[in-house]
Amino acid sequence: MPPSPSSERLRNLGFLVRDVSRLYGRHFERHARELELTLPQCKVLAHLQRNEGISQARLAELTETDPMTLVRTLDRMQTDRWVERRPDPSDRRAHRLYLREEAKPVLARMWKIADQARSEAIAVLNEKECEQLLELLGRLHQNLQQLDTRATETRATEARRPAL
Amino acid sequence: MPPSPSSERLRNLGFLVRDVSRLYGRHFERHARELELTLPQCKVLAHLQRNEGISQARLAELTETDPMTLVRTLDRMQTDRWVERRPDPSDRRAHRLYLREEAKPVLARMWKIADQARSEAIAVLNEKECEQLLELLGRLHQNLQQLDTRATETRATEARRPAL
DNA sequence: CGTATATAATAACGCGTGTTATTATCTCCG
DNA sequence: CGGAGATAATAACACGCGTTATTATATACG
Repeated sequence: MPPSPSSERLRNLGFLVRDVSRLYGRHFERHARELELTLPQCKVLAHLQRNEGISQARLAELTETDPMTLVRTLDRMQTDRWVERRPDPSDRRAHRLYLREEAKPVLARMWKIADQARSEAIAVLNEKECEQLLELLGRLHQNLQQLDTRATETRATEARRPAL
Repeated sequence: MPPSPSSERLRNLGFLVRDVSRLYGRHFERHARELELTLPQCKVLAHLQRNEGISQARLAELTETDPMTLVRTLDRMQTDRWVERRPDPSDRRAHRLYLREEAKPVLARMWKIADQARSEAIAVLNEKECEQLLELLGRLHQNLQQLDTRATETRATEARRPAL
């Protein structure tokens, strides 16, 4: 049943991606310990830096985060005084998100740490290989995103027609 | 400060790997919903299939899981009657892990689902590109593993010399 | 022998993630 | 206008993951 010789290695792909992600996160958080920020929190700050005033829903899109996950992340970041929720004057359901002044000086250090951590991680790859890796992961990402969207929309459509 | 043109894209690497991992997991679990198994649980079953009777510590090594994480995963898998913990006759601290009979027929389906999910995910890559991706991720993984081990050992050494 | 150190498993806590359900509000259309 | 359906945010619950600390046992060494 296991066909070509590469098939057996291929079977590790899912686990491999997951492990790399986990180890990369650990590695980054070792460097970032002093910041008192997790990786998803950094992602939020990075996007907020260039998009202050957006809604949670929009930030969820930008960061590709589940809106519910984002609520909790923001809860903690608000408690830790990184960000602020202000009421949206034009939509009483929504909040607008802002960086607090305390967060701004940290952003530069954050990027520095991220650059440092990444360069250690990819030290085993040359420039061309990095480029390839980014390209391949990017294609995979785009495809998975599409599969996800498709599945989500299918389920939403079905939910709208419960009689079927 | 941002130097070469590829540098800006490079900065996404950490996020990109994480997103691919998350989306891959979602995709797999959509297919595996009928199995009532999560991806880490599948990993446990896959390793146990070829290594029945091992200890939790050994399984943690094989699956590259934090031992504490594994405890909880096994707790649930034991409740769900996938696996069994039996006392190790030669070491009263340890347990030996076994698949329950109920789990065995599921393994074949599990692999089938995994193959299906993966082939959908990598449909956008040709065979050579898959090979490259595996190779590059493998190198990255090995390096991150080494960085992790080194950091962990350093901390352990420091802990042993509290006076310093 | 007996003490120090290491190891196997677990407890307790915080965070990220996904799911389903709820509430308030908005929007669009008849 | 007014009701149907979409949307913004949140609540509650389960799982995975990492960290520190604890307990019981094993091992190694003086």
